[in-house]
This record gives sequence, C-alpha cells and structure tokens, in this order.
Amino acid sequence: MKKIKTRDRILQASLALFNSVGEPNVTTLLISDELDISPGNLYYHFKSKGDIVEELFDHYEQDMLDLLTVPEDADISLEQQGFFLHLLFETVARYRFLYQDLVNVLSRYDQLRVRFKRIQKKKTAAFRNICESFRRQGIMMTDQEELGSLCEQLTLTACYWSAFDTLSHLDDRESVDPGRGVYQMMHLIIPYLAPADRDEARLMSRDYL
Amino acid sequence: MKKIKTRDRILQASLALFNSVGEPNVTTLLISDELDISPGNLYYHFKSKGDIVEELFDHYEQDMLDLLTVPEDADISLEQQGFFLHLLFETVARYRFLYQDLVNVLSRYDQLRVRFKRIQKKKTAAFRNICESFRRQGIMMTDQEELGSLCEQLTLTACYWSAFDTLSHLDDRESVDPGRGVYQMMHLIIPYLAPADRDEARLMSRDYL
DNA sequence: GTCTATATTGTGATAGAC
DNA sequence: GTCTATCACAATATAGAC
Repeated sequence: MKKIKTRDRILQASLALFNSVGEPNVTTLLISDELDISPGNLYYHFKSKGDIVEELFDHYEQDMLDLLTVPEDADISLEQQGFFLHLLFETVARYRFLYQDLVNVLSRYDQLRVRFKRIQKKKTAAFRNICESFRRQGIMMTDQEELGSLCEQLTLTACYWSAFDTLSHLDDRESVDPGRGVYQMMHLIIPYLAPADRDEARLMSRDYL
Repeated sequence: MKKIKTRDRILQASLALFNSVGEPNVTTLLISDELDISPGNLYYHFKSKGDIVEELFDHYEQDMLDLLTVPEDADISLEQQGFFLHLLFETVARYRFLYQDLVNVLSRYDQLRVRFKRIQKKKTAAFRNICESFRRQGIMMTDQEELGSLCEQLTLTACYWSAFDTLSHLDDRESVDPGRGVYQMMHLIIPYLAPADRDEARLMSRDYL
C-alpha cells in the first residue's frame, strides 16, 4: 500500500475536476482545496496551471498514439474494428475535458495545437486504414470520394460525440457512456458495407446501446 | 445615412469579436476599445457582459426558429433540402462563437441551456421531417432505427462542423466557408437515397465544395 | 449619452518560514 | 515538501462629473 506522491495526486485530481466542471472553470485554488493542500504546495510541484494541462495532454497523446498504431496491411475484422472504436471512445472519455472546450483550450495553450492536429490526422488515417482493409476483403465498397468524406465524418464524430452527448445532460458531467458513440460510428460505416455484412454489423452495434 | 445607435454598435462589435477570438477571450474593455468608447459607456447600455451574450443569443434563437419552421406534410425536393442546409450553415456561421465554446458558454449562462436544447430538438425534428418527406416520395428508404441515428448524426454535424473546421485553421478564425459542411451533410444522407436519386444528390453536393 | 476615475473581486503566481 | 502570507494583475462593474 504505497502512498501516492502529491505530484501525481495533483494530476489525478486536476483531471477529475477538469472533466467534471470544465478546465476553464477550474482554478488552482480549487485543485489544492480538493486535495487539502495549500496553493503554495501545488506551485511547488507545477510552476503553472498550464503545466498541469500540458502534462495531462502528454498522457492523452501517449494513450492515443499507442492506440492509433493500426497495422497497415492486416485484415481487420468487424469485431476488431468494434473493439478499436470502443477503446478509442474510452480514451476520449478519459480526457473529455480537452474535447469539451477544445477550441478554447487549444487557443490558450498554443503548443498543444499542432500536437492535437497531428493526432487528428492520425485518427483519420487509422479510419482510412480500416476502410481500405475492409475494401480489400470485399466487406466494403466505396469510391475514393465517398471514402474521404466518410473518414472525415468518423473523425468529427469521434472528436465531438462526447461533447454533443453531455449537452443532453449538462447537469451531471460525471457520467459518460462511450457506448452510444460507438453505435453512432458503426452506423456511419454500415451503409458502405456489402449487404451480407450489414446485418452482422447492425447486430454488433446493438451491443453498444 | 442614419447613424447607428451605440447600443447596436456594441452588439455588432461584440458578435464580431466573439466570433474571431472566442467569447471567453473577449473582455468588456476590448469591446469598448474596439468601438472607441469608454467602458462606462458600454455599461450604460448593458448592465453586464452576460447581457450582451444573451441578447445576441436572442437574435440567434430568432433566426434559427424562423429557419426551422419546416412545413409538416409538404413534398420537399432535394434542391429545397440543399437550400435549407445552406441557410442553416450560414446561420450557424453567423453565430459561430456559440458553437466554438458551446459547453463553456452554456455552463456559464445557464438560462441559455434549456433554450439551446430546445433549438437542438427542433433541428433534429426538422431533419426527421425532411427525411419522412423523402420517404413518402420514394426518394429515401430507411427503417426507423436508421432514421433515428441518421437524424442525430445530422444534428451533431450541423452543430460541430464549424468548430471542427476551424480546428484546421485556428490562426484565422475570421473566414468560414459553410459549403464544406453542407457537402458533408449531403453525404450523410446520400447512402439512404434510392439509387436513382443518389447521382443527382452527388452532383448537387459538388457545388458546395 | 458619454467620460474619467475607482471599487471589487477572483485568479495566477511568488517569497520565505517551518 | 508543505504552509502562510502576500503580490500583481486583469476583468467586471459602479459612481459621479460633464
């Protein structure tokens, strides 16, 4: 039963507060209050609030990049894709504070802008990868133009579903179920699947409701 | 050549500033500076910054509700739908400050929450209306479940396209082309159209690129 | 209606004792 | 490492003269 270092407790509490009331509404005082430590102590561990945000972003970036290393030429099954989406939405949910005030946060911490954009690009590329794999296996048929707009749509949805969903229940920002987002993503893909595979995908999608 | 009242100039300048640098980053001082009036003067016309936001929201709400009064049982053509989407995205672009910091803004002005939600509901209903009309005309075929997820997807995209798009060029928030969003919306609908109508819709969508 | 102060408050951040 | 001040500053908002 090792005791957690204060530094890590600060990160952990900050993430929780950011997610539940929004990063712009969280002051350094609120964080230190939550942990029953002094503001001075907080500033001993982090020289600014921005540093906390950036370190949390580091974690997010790491998690995302790990997740997005999709093998280029593998045969991906519908199940694997569902699992991938599930993990993706879980990761987004874990750092949802980022997405809920995305424009705002990125406008205030401009070093994060380019990094976030890079992750977005990688997401779109991962979706394209999966779709290409489906095409090679004959599960999916699309022309290049459709594929482009589909992958962009998938990226948009992966990005904003959590924010869109919390709009419906802005009162308790604590609870988030990633399932509904996965369902929605699958239904973006289904129309482009071969008729035979659509029913299987539809059945799979129900599990996420 | 009537001169514009100060009160209206404040609203106009605020909207422009909100849209270009984000509502949270706009101070009352910045607004009065932009207009070459004193902060005191601004507070003579509006008793708080929140009042400015709320009055702009009134305008937004009015514009939106006007737009969303879609006739229930009319036969809507693909062209009419394209035109509707065009107007919708223009309206969103005009008040894009709202969407770019949506969660944040709604969390700080809670009177706006319920009103915004109501507008969202009306949007979804309008999409459903259009789709039902398409179905009656035999242009579209979907079951009820698909229709639900499609309309939600349309609402999400209408809501967040502008924010998603400005992510790509966060440097100049001034310019926004609504066209790409309309294109994306159409491509959400196309898969559900009857084969004969798909090509027509595809051609139409190109005009918005 | 408009201006020039000025009050007030909240927040990020630092200094120095323990 | 942690605490108790305390500073500095920016933003909202008000008071009172013109």
